[in-house]
Amino acid sequence: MTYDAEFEEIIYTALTLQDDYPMLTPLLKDEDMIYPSVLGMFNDLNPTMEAQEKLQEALIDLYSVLGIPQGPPMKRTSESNKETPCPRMDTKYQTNNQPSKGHKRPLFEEEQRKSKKPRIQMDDHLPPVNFRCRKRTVFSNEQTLFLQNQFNLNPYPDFVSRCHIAKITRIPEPRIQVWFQNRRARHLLRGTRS
Amino acid sequence: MTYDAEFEEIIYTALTLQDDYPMLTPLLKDEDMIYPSVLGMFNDLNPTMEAQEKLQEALIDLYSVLGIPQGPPMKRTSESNKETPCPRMDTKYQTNNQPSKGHKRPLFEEEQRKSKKPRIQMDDHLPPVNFRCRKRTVFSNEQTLFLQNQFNLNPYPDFVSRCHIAKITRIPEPRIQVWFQNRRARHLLRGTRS
DNA sequence: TTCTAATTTAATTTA
DNA sequence: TAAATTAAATTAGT
Repeated sequence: MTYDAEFEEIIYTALTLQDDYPMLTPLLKDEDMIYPSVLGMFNDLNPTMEAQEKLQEALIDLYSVLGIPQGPPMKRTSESNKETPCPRMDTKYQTNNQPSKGHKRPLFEEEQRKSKKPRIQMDDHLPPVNFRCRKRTVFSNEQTLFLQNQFNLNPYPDFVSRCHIAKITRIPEPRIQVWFQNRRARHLLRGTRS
Repeated sequence: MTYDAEFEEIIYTALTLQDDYPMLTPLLKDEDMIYPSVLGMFNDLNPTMEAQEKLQEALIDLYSVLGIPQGPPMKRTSESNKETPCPRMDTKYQTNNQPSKGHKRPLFEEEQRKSKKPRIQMDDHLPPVNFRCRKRTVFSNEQTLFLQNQFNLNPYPDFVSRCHIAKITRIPEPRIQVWFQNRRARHLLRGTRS
């Protein structure tokens, strides 16, 4: 694979990452932070110096071409991370009777309601309803079929491979990764039953 | 909780699995196969603090020991909850001209018992032949009332709690879990509409 | 028809 | 990364 192909994937992946990780957007807006933040995902590529320069140029061009609306160049701080639209709910909705060890439920902070109706007591056990972190994406049959074929070829695609799949299917790379995780879990168990 | 009580629950829970995994029945009927394998897991059990956690692990191990003949140890997953394999038909078997969006239910073939027809090559490329599907269980009013009360106390019972409920209601634990899932979904759904 | 048990799957969390 | 579990969406039985 040539570096040009890798650049394309890097660019596409950077774009897809914005959708899933809004906190990355300020990084991508900041020219000084584009390169390290993106290249950090490619540590194992060991690109040459020339490749690194071309990568940086490509990303800066991407930045200008996209015309990302200007804003205060936010630095990566813990403050800015709190602006993520999907903060997890703390443990106040965990049931007190059964402090379930291990897996926490995905609970999201209560959305500001205009309804003044007081909530029923029992509702405190359940997370608020009309706010979801990320809409459940539904893949088309075409996308699923392609993912399935790729899974048959390699159930453990690395980052570059996932970027390749992401580019073809137009699915964000993080969704690709999750899909393969779930597909592996399904495959390992379904294989036991014959 | 004493050892005997824990062991009793383990056995009971295993017995409830008979309904969901008929192939387990001969194993569970053989007490000589249950007791040594389970008792060995409790050699180092501290019944006070870590009792529940280890009980949970022991239950999972019990499923592994008694569970599925051949294949890797059967862990408790959402896959293992399923009564009988009712996998989705693969997309390659969807009608080509009408790629349906959303979930397509598979067309279930007639149950064939003791069929001598050789099984088609696996990997769920072809719809399986030998299964029943959607055996809907009906809960009694007593059972539903108890489940409802438990839901009010804790909408998210963990595995041990579900085993308790299963023991009391005489409902297999996987059905308990599904009931709570659906109950939570109903609860959240109605919260949005009011 | 409504209600609900069952199924599937993307997403999340923990280790 | 596996494993478990969740919500969401759907299918289907009574």
